[in-house]
Amino acid sequence: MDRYPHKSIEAKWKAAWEREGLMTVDLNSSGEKYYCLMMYPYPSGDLHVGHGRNYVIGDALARYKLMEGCSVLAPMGWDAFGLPAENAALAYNIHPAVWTAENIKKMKEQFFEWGVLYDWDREITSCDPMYYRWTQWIFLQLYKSGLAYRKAASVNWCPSCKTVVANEQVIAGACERCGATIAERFLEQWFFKITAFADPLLDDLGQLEDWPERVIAMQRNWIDRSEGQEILFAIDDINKSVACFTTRPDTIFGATFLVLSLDHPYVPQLIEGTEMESQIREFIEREKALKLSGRALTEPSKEGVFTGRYAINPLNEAEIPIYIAPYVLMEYGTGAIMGVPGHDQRDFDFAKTHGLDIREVIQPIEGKSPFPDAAFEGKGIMVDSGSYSGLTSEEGFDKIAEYLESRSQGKRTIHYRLRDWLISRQRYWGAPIPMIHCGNCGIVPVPEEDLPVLLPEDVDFRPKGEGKSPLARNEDFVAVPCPSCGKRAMRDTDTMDTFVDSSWYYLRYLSPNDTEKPFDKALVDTWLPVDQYVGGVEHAILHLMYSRFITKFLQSKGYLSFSEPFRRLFTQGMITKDGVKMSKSKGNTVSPGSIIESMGADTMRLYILFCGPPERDSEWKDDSVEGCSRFLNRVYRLFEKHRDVLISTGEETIDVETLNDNEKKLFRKTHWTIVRVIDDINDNFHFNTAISAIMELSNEMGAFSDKEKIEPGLRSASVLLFAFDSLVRLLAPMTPHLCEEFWERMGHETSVFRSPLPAANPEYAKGEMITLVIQVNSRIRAREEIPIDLGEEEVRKKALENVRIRELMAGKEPKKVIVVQNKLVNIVM
RNA sequence: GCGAGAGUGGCGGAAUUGGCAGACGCGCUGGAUUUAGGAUCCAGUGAGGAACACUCGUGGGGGUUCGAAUCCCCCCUCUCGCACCA
Repeated sequence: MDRYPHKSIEAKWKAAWEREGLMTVDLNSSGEKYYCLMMYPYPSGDLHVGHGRNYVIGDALARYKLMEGCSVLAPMGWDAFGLPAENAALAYNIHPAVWTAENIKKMKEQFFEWGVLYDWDREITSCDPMYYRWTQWIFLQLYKSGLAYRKAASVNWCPSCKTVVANEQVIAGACERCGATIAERFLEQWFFKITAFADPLLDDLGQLEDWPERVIAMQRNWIDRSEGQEILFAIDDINKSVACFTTRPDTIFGATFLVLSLDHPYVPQLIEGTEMESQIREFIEREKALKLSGRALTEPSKEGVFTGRYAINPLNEAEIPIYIAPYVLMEYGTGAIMGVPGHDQRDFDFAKTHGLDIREVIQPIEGKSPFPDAAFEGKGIMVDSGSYSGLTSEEGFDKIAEYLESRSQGKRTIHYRLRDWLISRQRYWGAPIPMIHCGNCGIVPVPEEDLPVLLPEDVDFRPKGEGKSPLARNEDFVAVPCPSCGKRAMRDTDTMDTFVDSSWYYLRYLSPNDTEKPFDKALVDTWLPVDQYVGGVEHAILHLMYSRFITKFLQSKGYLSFSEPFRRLFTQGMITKDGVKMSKSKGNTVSPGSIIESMGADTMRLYILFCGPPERDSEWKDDSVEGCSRFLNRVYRLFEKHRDVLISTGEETIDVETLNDNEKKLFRKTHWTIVRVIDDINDNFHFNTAISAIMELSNEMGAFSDKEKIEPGLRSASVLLFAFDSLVRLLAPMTPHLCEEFWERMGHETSVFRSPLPAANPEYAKGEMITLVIQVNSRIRAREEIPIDLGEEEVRKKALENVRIRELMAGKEPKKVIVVQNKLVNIVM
């Protein structure tokens, strides 16, 4: 048997949808609004089937929502700035803008091939001045609010990409993008003060009920709020006090030493003139070098050096030695800690290494303390703590805070792991930072009316690695009159992290061509938050945190009326091949082209949706793709066989009472399938089980077709038509071309996507007989067909009367009989 | 180490208010049709077993229950994220 003519069918409908503008939304329509957003991709060129999953899920969802009657907004755009364009440009001697444009063209063609539809009237491209003009505008708003600031900071420098990267882009000491070991550099950089929103970013996670638990957990861990106290320890020798942050002030009587980080500002003064000065300096230099090499990031070390100085514990006036050690980080808290070896394992290890005093000042309320073999890190009862002994950790926390605050020796504070977002990049292919450095006036923002600051096209963008952007070598770009005093000044030559571009793009889709403002408040307030956001979990922290931050910022300035951009988030799993992620470098990619050529885009889509639950990783199997193709061909043959009766008149009604057994069976199966499919899709997009339900229906139809005589005018024809009509509509979001073709051949003049989903009567879905399972002592001993919803007494009677069961009971009385309606009877002997 | 998720046939995976384990698909076995088929159709397919009897079976070990893939406790393995965060 030949395969159905997928090529002609698919070409026909792709063209028809484009002509009709199926996904073109009317923003003012009255229907229920549904903003269905895919994470916009980096235009890297060819997409393999692994990439396809995201778009196929999104497209099936958008089409499904259309059929639900929603006004669906499904836009697409391009995250088009970024390093790969520069790398490709260097490799192939082609301008990044040209390379990017070519890739965008290729990818649009691929979407078209897959039958993945978007409202292309709303297309946006982040490297388009029309777009990045407003990215720069957002920068200026942040600057005006004091939330974009410049700081000389120790930053993460990627020696391979020759740029600074954000903390979030450093994975275990390596560059997220290229894997090179990150080095530390001290440079002037622009930061966004995301920490100003730390609490709302944390607290509002609670509102995001439809986000995957793990994404919420990752964000929570990333922000990591710690409540504690900053306690001042006096250092008499230098007449200063050093602040130590701790979450456990209740352990302060166990503080037997104090540790400063290598970069702590007091270090030079502390060691100056001491006999160990040169030794200590050497130690610090050595440890810093180790840190740069990345070693310290993988091997926790308890190295440290005694300064010869002492600090005073403000609670018990004890003199405790001051150490300098790399395990205390300057970037967190105050860069100094009180060492409590009895109750912090790291301090314990440090004390053991250096022979320091270890004291027990907290005992567990229940259970046994690991002390003195290890630190007891739990809370409990304070002991050996002067007048505080006997208090719980919680009581001690408050009492000590009150005492210290009354003497100005400490205060309650909150610290976060979250750091400010470093957004400067010393790269060419990004949105220029709209700031000007004037010798007279200092740093001056570019006036809003002068935006965009255009990225010059003619630039030698080969990175030289001197820590400056390629733009710095372009005299025409750099030289600019100061907007404030008019004197000769210099443009900032860094560009923005591409995550700035993507932190607001979902707002721009509503008015992509607006030249007056970045987005239209009325429209975004109507259409946002995004109803469903779909993308990869790799953006769980970076993109999603930044977008939430920018949304909260814009809301705080009155530009938006909502505080969270994405109501629901769905993160699809990867498609793996041979157990690993598909990637060009591993050579295990599957190209959609040949599948579409031989079996059609519908088959590819069907398999992508069928291969497993969409939130989990799924393995690609070529053989199983074949199975999906077979299924579609079976449906097609069934249609061909009965096409004379599969014409909708719009008048069909079916009276269940008049149906014969086969007809009833198919009729009920159809209702059951409708319920199943709609439930499965609504339940976290479980297209895989929805499709298997549709396959069951198709099997049932095949059996029906073999058993019953089906001719025009017969009841059997109406039942089959009802089944087929339902199947076509349920399957349409997944295999749109073929279903659209069926729909037309069934006599419809408008698109199947303009017609509603089939409606089920749950009563009919139930069936009238069930198989009762009869157990004796929890083992299945018999089955019996009985009418559904039979009363408990009757069910019990049926079970006990069963021949096989009576045999097994051998005339004895059961101890107990458990009846579960419509399921089973368990006879306990 | 901390956090999240997962572990079910030869394979992808179904089944979760506790109630027929293995839906659906792949693969495999047998058959039909066919010049032929890697097309199509039918039947079978967790293991043991002659069996439609029966026994065993959802990573391992305990427990709760008439009944556990599902709930509780302990352990093992894998994936992902974070990782000297005071």
